[in-house]
Parts: sequence; structure tokens; C-alpha cells
Amino acid sequence: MPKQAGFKRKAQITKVATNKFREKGYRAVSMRELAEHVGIEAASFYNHFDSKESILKEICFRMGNEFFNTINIALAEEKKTDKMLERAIKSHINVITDNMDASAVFLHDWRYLSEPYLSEFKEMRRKYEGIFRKIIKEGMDKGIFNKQDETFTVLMIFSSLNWVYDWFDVKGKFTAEQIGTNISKLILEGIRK
Amino acid sequence: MPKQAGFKRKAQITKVATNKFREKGYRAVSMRELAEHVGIEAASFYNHFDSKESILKEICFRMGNEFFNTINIALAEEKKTDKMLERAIKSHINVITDNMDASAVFLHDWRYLSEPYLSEFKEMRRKYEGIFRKIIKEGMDKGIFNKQDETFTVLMIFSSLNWVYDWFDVKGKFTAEQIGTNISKLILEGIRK
DNA sequence: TACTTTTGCTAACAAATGTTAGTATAAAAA
DNA sequence: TTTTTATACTAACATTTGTTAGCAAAAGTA
Repeated sequence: MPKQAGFKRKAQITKVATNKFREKGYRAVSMRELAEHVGIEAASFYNHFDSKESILKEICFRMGNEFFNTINIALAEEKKTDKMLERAIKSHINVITDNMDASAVFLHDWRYLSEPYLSEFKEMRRKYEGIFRKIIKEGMDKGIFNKQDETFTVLMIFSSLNWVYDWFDVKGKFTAEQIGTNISKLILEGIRK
Repeated sequence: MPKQAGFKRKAQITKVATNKFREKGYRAVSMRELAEHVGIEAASFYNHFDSKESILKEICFRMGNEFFNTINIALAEEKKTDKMLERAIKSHINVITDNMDASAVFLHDWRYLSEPYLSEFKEMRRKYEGIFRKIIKEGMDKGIFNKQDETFTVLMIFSSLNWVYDWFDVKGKFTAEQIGTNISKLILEGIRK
């Protein structure tokens, strides 16, 4: 079958791959399995992507950009430190809940990238974490957050955010907005009354 | 080479496998690669294990038991709800920091178990989470914890605990004990002053 | 000592892997 | 219309995969 007008094979491949990678893990998904779900032969992928890894690459870096873009918008024009943290947290959670499959791939399968993309990816992530670190540090310096090792606090925050993809249920009782609000509150106030 | 007295091949295999699985992920580690690190041929594994999966099985279920045993000891004779939560958290973190590689495998690679072990594993994990859920619920009922969906709170707590293996550095500036204390405090009190 | 068990080896297997070569045809551009 | 480009196909490739068969020798047991 030849080109079909009005539908983008490449986007479809990325979507299917994202879904399958999330479901089984990058290494456990074969090109032939992917092909079957897309509705083409495995060899036909190579008209759209250089390699299996380049599909992964696209998913990981697209998500990276998504996290950056969203948080930049969220933080613009907000000056109060605690509000900034809240916005950053909500932004992060929104990106995850809006891209559940891709988030899982982003968080798990990046390690199968080869150099130099692996280093590039890590650097990107480091920068993103830096946004949070800066807010936390500012809050501690101003005395509105408890003084603690800031790296520790940032890691702890990411830890609690980065499993959202694992248990957030789109049809469940919470909206992404509520999840964001609740997690922000838990992080800021703790669970003790 | 024949049997060598005084050293346990099976234990060595488990150890090497745990380390490699953690490093690269279960699916990305081949029997031949494992063999090279153990110092035997790939075929020789089958004198000690039925299959590659049975190595994974052993790691996952041994860790499961470890979590249960440790938390049971930690909770014995403690009656105050908030102290119980603190102890549960510290217990969980101690198991992770004492078994960094195995924890990563336990948390990531369990999904490559096949039935019926997959279901058995999930059930085990569900029971373990139930211990935390019960404490949280008790605390909410007594009014010492903020009222919230308890499943949500439990997931959030696990989320922040289960990434410890990813960033805890044995030689770093914090001991496992300090990590436990800090995380407990963050969960209970939040970061805001 | 003689016998059994354990643990290792080499060789090979069938299946699955990512990928390339060569070709055909529909869509797009000229 | 003719030409070019994009996208699909079939067939095959070289590796790598987990695993088995058959055999040898050390360790354990009698």
C-alpha cells in the first residue's frame, strides 16, 4: 500500500510505539510486534525512522521539551516562592497526566539511548531539575521552607511526582487538577494535622 | 571446572544477576553476559536455575519477604499511629538501602514475570501496601492525619520512597538512617515552615 | 575403595532480533 | 503528461536469544 493522504504514518508509529514501550518496556517490544499494531511490515519502518532507537529518541526528547515548555509558561509572572513551587508541581503533573504513555517511556526507557543522546538526555533532565532546585533554595533562604539539603528535597519531590503515571486513572475519581492540588498540599504541609 | 568447596555458586549467580538486571534491565541482560561475569558458560546456569526467569523470580520474591519481615519487626510493640507510620517508612527505606540492586529489580522488573508468578507478586505487593493503608486510615479516623483519600496518600508515600534506590549514595553525605528520618519528617510535616 | 551426585564443559538448536537490498506503485511535482 | 519522491512490499542477512543434549570430572557418600 502506498502513501495515504490525510493521515500521518510517522505520527501513528510514534503513538503506537509509545503505547507499546510503556506497556512492555522498550527492550521487550520488537519491530515486528510494533509493525503488526501499526498495520505495516517491520521493514517499512525504515522509511520513517533510521532505527528502533530513533523512535525512542523522539519520544524522550519530545517529552523533555514538553516538560520545559509547560513549566516555563506556568512560572511566568509568578513571583511568590511557595506559589511558584505549587505551579511547578502542577505543571509537572499536568504533563504526566496529559502524556501518560510517553511519560512512562521518558522516565523508564531513556536509559536505552546510546551516546551521545544518553548524555544529552541526562543534561536536559539535570537542567529541568535545576528549575525546582532554584525554587527550593530560594524558599529556604527566605525562611519560608524548612532548611534541608536542597538536592534531597528536590529528589524527594520528583520521587513523589514521577510515579503518577503509574497509578493515575483518567477515568478515576480524581482529575489531574485535583491530583496536582492534593500533591502540592501534601508536599507543602505534610500529612499531619 | 568442577565444584569448588566453600563458595556457593547459586548465591553468586543471584548476586551477579541482581546487579546486572539493575544496571541494564532484565530484558537487556543475556545469559551469556551473565555467564561472563560469573565466570562460567551460559549453559551451566541450568544446573542451578530452571530458566532465566527463575532467577528473576527468586530476586523478586526474596525482596518481597524482606519487606514483610522487616516491617513486621518494626511495627511490633508500637501502638501510636504516627510513630507507626514513621517506623513503617524507615523500615521500607532500610530495606531499600540495604538491598539497592535487588530493590531496583523488585520495583522495575517484576513485570517480566509470567503467570502465575505475576499475579502472586502483585498480590504480595497489594498486601504489603495494605499495611501502610491501615495505618493511614487509622490516623485519619483518629484525626491526627489530614483527611484525604487514603489510597491516594499511600500511593504518594510509596512514590516518594520507591525512588530512593535511584539516588541514595552509600558513600554520600546521608546515612540510610538520616534519609529515613528526613523523609518521614517531610511526609509528616511537609516542607513549609 | 567404589558409587552417586553435582557442576562444569562444548556443541548445537530453533526462534527471534534489528536491519538492508531490491522492487513496485501511488502520490506529488514538473 | 512525464518525472520524481514517498511509502509500502517480499526476501533475506547476520546476530543474538534462551535453552537442551551429551559428556567429563571433581566432590560427596558408602
